[in-house]
Amino acid sequence: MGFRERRQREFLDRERVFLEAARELIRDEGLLGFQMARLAESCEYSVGTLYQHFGSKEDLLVALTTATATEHVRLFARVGNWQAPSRERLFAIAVADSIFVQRNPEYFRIAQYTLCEVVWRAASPDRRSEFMAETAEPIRTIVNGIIADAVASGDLSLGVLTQDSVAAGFWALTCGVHDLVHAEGVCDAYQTEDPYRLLCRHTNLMLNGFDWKPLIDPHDEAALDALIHRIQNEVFHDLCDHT
Amino acid sequence: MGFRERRQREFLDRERVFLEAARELIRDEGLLGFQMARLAESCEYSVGTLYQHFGSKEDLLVALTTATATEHVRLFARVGNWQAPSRERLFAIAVADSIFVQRNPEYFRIAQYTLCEVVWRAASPDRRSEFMAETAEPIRTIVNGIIADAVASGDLSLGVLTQDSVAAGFWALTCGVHDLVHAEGVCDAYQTEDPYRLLCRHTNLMLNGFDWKPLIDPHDEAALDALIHRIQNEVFHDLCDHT
DNA sequence: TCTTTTTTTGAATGATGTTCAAGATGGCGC
DNA sequence: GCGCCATCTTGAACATCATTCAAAAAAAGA
Repeated sequence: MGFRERRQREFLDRERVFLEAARELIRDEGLLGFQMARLAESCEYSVGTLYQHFGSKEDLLVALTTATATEHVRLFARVGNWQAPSRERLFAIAVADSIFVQRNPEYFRIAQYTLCEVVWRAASPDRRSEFMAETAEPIRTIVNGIIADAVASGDLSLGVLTQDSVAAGFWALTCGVHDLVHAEGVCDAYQTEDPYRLLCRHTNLMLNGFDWKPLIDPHDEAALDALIHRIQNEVFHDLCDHT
Repeated sequence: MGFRERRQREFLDRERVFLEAARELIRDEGLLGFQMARLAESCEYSVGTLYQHFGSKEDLLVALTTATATEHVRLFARVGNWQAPSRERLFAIAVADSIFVQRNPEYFRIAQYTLCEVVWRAASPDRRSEFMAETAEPIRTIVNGIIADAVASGDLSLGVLTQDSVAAGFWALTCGVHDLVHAEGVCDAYQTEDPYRLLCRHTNLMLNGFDWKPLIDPHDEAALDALIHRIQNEVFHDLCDHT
């Protein structure tokens, strides 16, 4: 008799309900005013039930970050499966990132907070491992795969670098751009152009820096646009406006 | 009679005492357990007096971040005044960053938290403006100055880019590396080598990507070491071990 | 239908950030 | 010196939430 399994399923469903409601509450009222009691009330459950799922508020935030990041990973996975020259595929990672951010404008705000020592340390080890297993590891696998292909096909020569350190460079650039976007007021001066176009542009420049073939002309805006559009059409067809 | 000024001076002194004590408390017991009452007690003042200086805990954290960042800016200012080819000077910014981090290992942990929406928004507008005026603006001025020199001397051609967008690229890379370092556990895989060496290496690669003359061979480790050492000796002589 | 187990509940608890009325201090005129 | 006034300091009281847990409700099993 599967009543135990049904229970389990219902429990997981309710967890998803809580997370979805949390996302909405945070979107509408900000992370600053987010309260556990309010979340429980909005779902018509008691706080006790909420705490059945999440050991603490920090735990919930890590879980929410993980859940959202899953979509992020799915976009990256498309790029991982895309048949194209290695350089275009790594570039497509930056495009995937831009698309993800446009669809989840709140994500990095929450993630930035969640990944701070203060919150991260206060979450349970289980939630933290879950985050790493479902997010950091898959992304690393995908990106390293592209780098490995590039090396195998002769597009890239690692020299003294490792796959991970090349990946870390692109990862850092991407994170930094997200910081830039969300460091509200701190860096308005840098926000003269669309920051995610800046990410694409700089990813391309960095690819040139790695001498990743085929090299491109960094000043050719039309080519950059064309490449971005092509990737949007070929890989993220269903997620982008048909412009 | 300057008794009013003396008061003012004493008030500012006490503020510095609070900030220094806060830094120590956070270093010793972590940001997680940092409490206003404890800070007041450790300075032998009442909480009320502490609140005379800082409107809220968040306010204090922003002030602490600003105070520490001042040293950061001073290191950058040395680079700004250093007489050297433009490319070496921009590279030296990355070196300055590494040195700063080694001397202030806690800084980015605190800054990452402080610059999150949740904390940043809760701080007073005055403290926020102070941060920008004493940190973001000076850094921007220094870096843009180097970029302007590079353009003037023909080492760099901006093309479609602006000074700010070039600066943003290096800024993002740097921030991203700090994230990488502090995303404890999240990205252990990337931490196979000293992350600040990685920052230097990738800054160099990005300089190549910008076609910033003179180009260097990215695989020449000895040259990279030599350059880092030279900058340490010429610019940060007093802050580095004489190795 | 009754008993046992599991789940849910929400008032009570506890930890902290913040306030503010009362008290202490110190300059200043006499 | 002395008392008056403005200013500063104090810390107990307050407010806000996160979290707990004993009791109630619901569900499963006999």
